Amino acid sequence: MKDCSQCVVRNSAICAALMPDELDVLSQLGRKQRVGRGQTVVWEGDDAIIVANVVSGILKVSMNIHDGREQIVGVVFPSDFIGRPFGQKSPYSVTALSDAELCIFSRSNFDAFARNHPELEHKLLQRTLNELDRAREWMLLLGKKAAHERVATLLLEMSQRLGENGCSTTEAGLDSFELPLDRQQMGDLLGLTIETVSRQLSRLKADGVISLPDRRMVAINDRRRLQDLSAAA
Amino acid sequence: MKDCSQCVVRNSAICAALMPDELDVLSQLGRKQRVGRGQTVVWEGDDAIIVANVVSGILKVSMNIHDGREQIVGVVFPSDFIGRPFGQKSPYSVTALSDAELCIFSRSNFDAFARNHPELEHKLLQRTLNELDRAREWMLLLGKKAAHERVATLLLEMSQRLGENGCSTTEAGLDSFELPLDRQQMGDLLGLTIETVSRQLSRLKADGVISLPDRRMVAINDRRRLQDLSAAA
DNA sequence: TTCATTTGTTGATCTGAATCAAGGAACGTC
DNA sequence: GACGTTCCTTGATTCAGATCAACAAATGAA
Repeated sequence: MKDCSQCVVRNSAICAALMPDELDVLSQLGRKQRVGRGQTVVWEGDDAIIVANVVSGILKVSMNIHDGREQIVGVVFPSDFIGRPFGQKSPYSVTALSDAELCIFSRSNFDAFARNHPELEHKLLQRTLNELDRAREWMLLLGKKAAHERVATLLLEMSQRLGENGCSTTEAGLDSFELPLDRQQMGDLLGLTIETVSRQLSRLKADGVISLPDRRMVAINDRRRLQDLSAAA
Repeated sequence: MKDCSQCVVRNSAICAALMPDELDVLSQLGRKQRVGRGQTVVWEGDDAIIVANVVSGILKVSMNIHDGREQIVGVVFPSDFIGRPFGQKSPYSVTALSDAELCIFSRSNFDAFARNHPELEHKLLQRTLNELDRAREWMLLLGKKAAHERVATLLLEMSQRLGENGCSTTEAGLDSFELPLDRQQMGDLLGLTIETVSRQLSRLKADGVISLPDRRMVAINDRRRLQDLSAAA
């Protein structure tokens, strides 16, 4: 891999912790890879062979029960880190929700490099702490929120996270965006069925809180109302 | 605080990363504190003022919705770390489930010390990654498992974690132990009501899978069956 | 364009867990 | 040891969301 200095996530991924010369060393260990929508890059239960930075695209982190039930336990955006460093097995799968570009490292190489670069580990720690906060917030949703609250929360979360890297954005998030998930995936993330997700979206639309220009697009018409409905903590 | 070398969690808490002289420095920053059952040491939404190692006792990490709904998002055992380092606000509360002993630091002191001790940060990173794995496993439970599967999973998890530090233990976990949670707390952890938890426990007892000598004690009679019922990943 | 396939919506029915209700067992206090 | 309180269990009923079913709309291939 050459020329990380041109990388679009150079300053937002954990690489931001590194000086140019250190970055050169790391870049020798990694390679850019394109993955197509639907492609799985990490399998649950497999040896944790690789880790990666997301350069572009959106991916899901998911866990399965043997009988086919699936729970999405994380959604990963550009500049986020994926994989399970410092662990033998990956407890989850990672699958592309859109075409994506990754900056991939072998886990053993990355682990060794990270252990020698405390600033990098510090960035990784901060990222992991944030991810843990988000996971716990989602546990509250899955354990205690009603269907309409879950859907409202998801829309706000997507609005916010999709807006984070974007250029011209309000503090709160995008008012119009394309969902990176289909209805089934929304259900798998929210602990609901596809039908329930669809009904709740229809209801929000009927109430004028949102518009649904097409299958994937969402426009938030009344953010305040959506926030009330989300039963935020 | 004096003499960490005698501390019962010296070798299992993150302190294990430190050399004796470094530990002396850290110990100057901290203090031992006893907290009684039911006492809250960190409040959701408050400034994240303190962090701590758990020396003894068991605590819950919880999040609330304004209307009173509560979700327990973590259970913390001796040698575990509590608090939100490198963050302004604590997104959750921490409350003692039993009388407990903590080794408390001001967050700012701890943050500064940690940033200068990469080995300590590395331990903290590993711990946080493990906690994230556990949180995601629980998301699978909350999003997809039926009531009887949730209760079975909880019993196995408690059996295992209570056995971890204990002296003479089988690989799998303790076959008999005292629950650190009452029925309400089990419900708040499992995303179920107190009545449903009680019914599922009664059913497991009636089926001979477990025994319930008293309110808090559990004996696992048929671990294999309990594992099947837990719908493990 | 047409046709087949996938994806999403809506309605009817069912069901697992919540809620409502009552009573029983353990616990702490005096 | 009696008393009030808290915690737990069990039963009856309700309800939110799952499941079953049909169809509509978008997508894509020939």
